[in-house]
Amino acid sequence: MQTIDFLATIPLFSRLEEGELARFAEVTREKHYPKGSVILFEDDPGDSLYVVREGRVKVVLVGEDGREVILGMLGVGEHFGELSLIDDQPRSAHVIAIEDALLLVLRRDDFRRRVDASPQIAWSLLIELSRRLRRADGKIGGLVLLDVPGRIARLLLDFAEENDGTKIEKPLTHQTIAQMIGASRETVSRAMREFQDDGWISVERRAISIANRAALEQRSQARV
Amino acid sequence: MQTIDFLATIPLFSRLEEGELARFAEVTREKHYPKGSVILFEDDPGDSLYVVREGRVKVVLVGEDGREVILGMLGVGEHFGELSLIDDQPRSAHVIAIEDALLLVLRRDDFRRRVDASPQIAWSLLIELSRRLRRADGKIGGLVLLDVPGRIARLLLDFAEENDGTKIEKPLTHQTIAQMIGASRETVSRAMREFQDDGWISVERRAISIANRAALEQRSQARV
DNA sequence: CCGCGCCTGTGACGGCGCTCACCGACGCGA
DNA sequence: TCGCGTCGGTGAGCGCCGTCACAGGCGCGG
Repeated sequence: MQTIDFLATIPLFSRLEEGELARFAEVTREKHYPKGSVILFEDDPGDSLYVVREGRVKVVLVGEDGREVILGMLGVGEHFGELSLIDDQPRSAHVIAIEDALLLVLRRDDFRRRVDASPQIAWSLLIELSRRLRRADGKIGGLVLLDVPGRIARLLLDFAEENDGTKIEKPLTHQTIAQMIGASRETVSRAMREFQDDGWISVERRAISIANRAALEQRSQARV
Repeated sequence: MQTIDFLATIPLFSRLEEGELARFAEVTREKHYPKGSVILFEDDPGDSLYVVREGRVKVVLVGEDGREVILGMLGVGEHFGELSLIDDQPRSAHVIAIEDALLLVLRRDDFRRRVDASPQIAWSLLIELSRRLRRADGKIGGLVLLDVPGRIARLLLDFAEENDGTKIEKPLTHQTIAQMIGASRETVSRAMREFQDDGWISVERRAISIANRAALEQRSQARV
């Protein structure tokens, strides 16, 4: 697939007309990152926007002791790194490839020129940042108000939402879930077993099905 | 002070030229909210942006059991409610007046027209949302990686930053701190006493001074 | 000037969830 | 085919912190 056709599938760029799109495609470079490599470091000055063309990456904070908090997982078509382009502040987190990844790289000057030239892009960006802000605030609420099973229930419902609402088909280990909701692997393991024993979810190889959505929703809102 | 002069002091609008500013001022209405009143409800459809002209408000999530999580406290010159104007989604949280408040209200259509007409505003908005997103992500990291004293240390340093870096002069009760960092009032009380006994901070009536910034910084990063 | 509400301080107790330790299963590359 | 790394499962112990209970101080309004 040509770069230009790929860009056209991404919400951030999809509203652009042919000409605009072509100009974007021109100033774009491709870069390959093997699984496990660090794409950008927290606190680095940043001057690029990245779009995932192949593979998946994770956005993580790392504590003094090496513990990781996963702020987000991004797949094909999603992008990261805009913040530093917008406000000139250093990177706010690490981004690491969790599979071999091919990324489109866009430099600050090119990006800004394009945004100034096209209000459509500014709106798309505003909408995207709004979405992330809502998610982040929701996550904060979950961390404070819910116990671990509640947070897991919410996470599962969130992911199921991306498909038909009953099935999750991502590679999703207990370890990963734990790092996304701020819990230990063992606690996640025990809670997931509970959910299965209660018939709320069923787990096959590489996929999770929601069997009792109502129960999970209940659990994701209750005060412990 | 005239509305137009007031708007000129706010980052979101300050870059505008005289004419633009005047047009904004024209489509603005003032509204008064007594202490304790709810300005907007979570899940409501929203069609207004608010700017605090007098008083202070808090942005809160409320759990099933009534427990409150404070996402933010906004003072004079700060604004809220943009998200719903940008992405047409319902309000993501409640906003409540914690003092008698006078707010400037701007309706969606007027707001959008002004943004489309002036790329400067779009950039200001992007920068503001970026700032909030960074703060939110930082908060998530803190909730997961730090114990309660660590979260308090970070909060105090954050607030001190807004002044000269050594003094906090807001009305800030233990109860409020607790709701901002996801802890109980009692635990905050005990931790604050520790900080004082160790000579890291000193508390006078309505003000907190940072006496040992290095120690607090250490505490706000350590893994328990 | 008294009473009531809000704030802070402190002890006791219990539970959620983290840590540590160890097992078996699965999948992939040599 | 045989490791070896990653993953899931489970038990034991314990510590942070939430909850409950209560007490004293401060400020404000009647």
